[in-house]
Amino acid sequence: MVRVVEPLDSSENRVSRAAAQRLSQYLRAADSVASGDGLVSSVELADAVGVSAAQVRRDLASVGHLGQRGVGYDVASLTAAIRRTLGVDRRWRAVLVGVGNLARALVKYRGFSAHGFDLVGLYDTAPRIVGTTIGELRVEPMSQLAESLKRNRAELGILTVPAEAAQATAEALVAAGVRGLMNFAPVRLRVPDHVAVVAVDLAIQLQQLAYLVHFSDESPDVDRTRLNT
Amino acid sequence: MVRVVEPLDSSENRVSRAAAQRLSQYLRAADSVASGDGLVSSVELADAVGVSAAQVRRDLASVGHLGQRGVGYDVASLTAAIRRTLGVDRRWRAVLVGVGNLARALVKYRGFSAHGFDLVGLYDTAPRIVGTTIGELRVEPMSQLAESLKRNRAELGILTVPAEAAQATAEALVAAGVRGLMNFAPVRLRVPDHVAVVAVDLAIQLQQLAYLVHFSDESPDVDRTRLNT
DNA sequence: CGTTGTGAACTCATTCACAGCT
DNA sequence: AGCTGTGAATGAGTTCACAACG
Repeated sequence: MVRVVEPLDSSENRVSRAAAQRLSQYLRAADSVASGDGLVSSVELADAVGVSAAQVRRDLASVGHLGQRGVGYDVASLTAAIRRTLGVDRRWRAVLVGVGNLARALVKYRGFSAHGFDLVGLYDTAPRIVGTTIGELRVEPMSQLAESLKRNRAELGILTVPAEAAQATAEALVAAGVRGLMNFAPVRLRVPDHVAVVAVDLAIQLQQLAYLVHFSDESPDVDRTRLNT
Repeated sequence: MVRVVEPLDSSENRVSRAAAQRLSQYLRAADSVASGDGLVSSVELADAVGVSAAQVRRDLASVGHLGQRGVGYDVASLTAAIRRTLGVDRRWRAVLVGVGNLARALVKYRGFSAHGFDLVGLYDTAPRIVGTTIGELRVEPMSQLAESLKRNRAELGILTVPAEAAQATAEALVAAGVRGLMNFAPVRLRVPDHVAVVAVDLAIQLQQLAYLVHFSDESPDVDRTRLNT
């Protein structure tokens, strides 16, 4: 298991958003699918994730040449390469704004830190909520955001505020230097180009589900069993 | 259950998953964007949602011819048509299995019923949880699922169980007659073709965010500001 | 052999650009 | 004049199929 040279992997490779999602899925699947010898084939990954084997090979080839023809992919180096490509070969610091029910669930979500994300700050405007403690964190007032965010050097923001407050909150976070937002509010955020947004919109997902079911009625051939978004 | 006449809208139109998501977004945008006279143009919708105007026209044309050339789209009939296409021109009944923190947040989520989805049952296996009341619902034991689900005629299932339990739970729901699943557990569910699955996978979304930020560094041209997906 | 990596073909989605209505 | 609907052009993403290689 000679992590060979793999030196200056010059080509930090950009892939499409959809491809990045598939990479995440391969990452998760690789561990559990690995046959005893620490190897996986494109076929195994393919049906763990629900895509074609050709798709898997194409995706993995784009990440770097890490398969052995006739053999398969070494799980350890494969996952390392995917992590590097996705930018999850490090930890990320995030703050969360809007401490409602959803926020409380997120704070307690273990997978969060298990995947390399550390929640380092909670903020809210409501006086009843500010000062309370959730998990290990004390909720701070929004007024402290800028200063506090400087201190804890978070680069990501999680928005669990009501729709009406979302845009303003996003702007505050961006002004405070955040570079990416995960938005749970049902609105489209307008942010500068250098800020990334991932939206998790439950209402839209519900409608999507209704749509799929609605049609699996009328004609039994809509595809099923895929991820999100 | 005679889905009424529905005059001659012969073409119950099937669209791609991505297109369906955009339709949801137009639906949401239409209300707020409507100029006083109850009309919207493709351009207005386009920049409310963040897609091109041509895209909007293409999408809306596929739903039915409901624009007036030279005028725009009538918000009322537009939203009605989109709702019909998405299958959200009716209410849907859903049960939820796995009453943890996330479930509690979902139960209290108002948008749920506001969008036409009624939560009609909660189930869990843990004796400490069974029998407690959340919102207006009493948590029932999994053992009752089949019978209880028959009674309350739910057609959708929401999975907020731990990853290990997800597949088995999905199977129980499917066996009990559910036709669509919203899966919050970080695993791919294997279900029969006639059952639709929408996955909401936070870990993958987080990695997506990391990826986008990671690269907005290295080259400032990755697209941002889109939904999910 | 078995399995990857990849040109070439193909399919699906998006944009262009303009004819067609109002 | 303004804005939609849509053929045609383009582009992105996926699958085919096979050469390359351990």
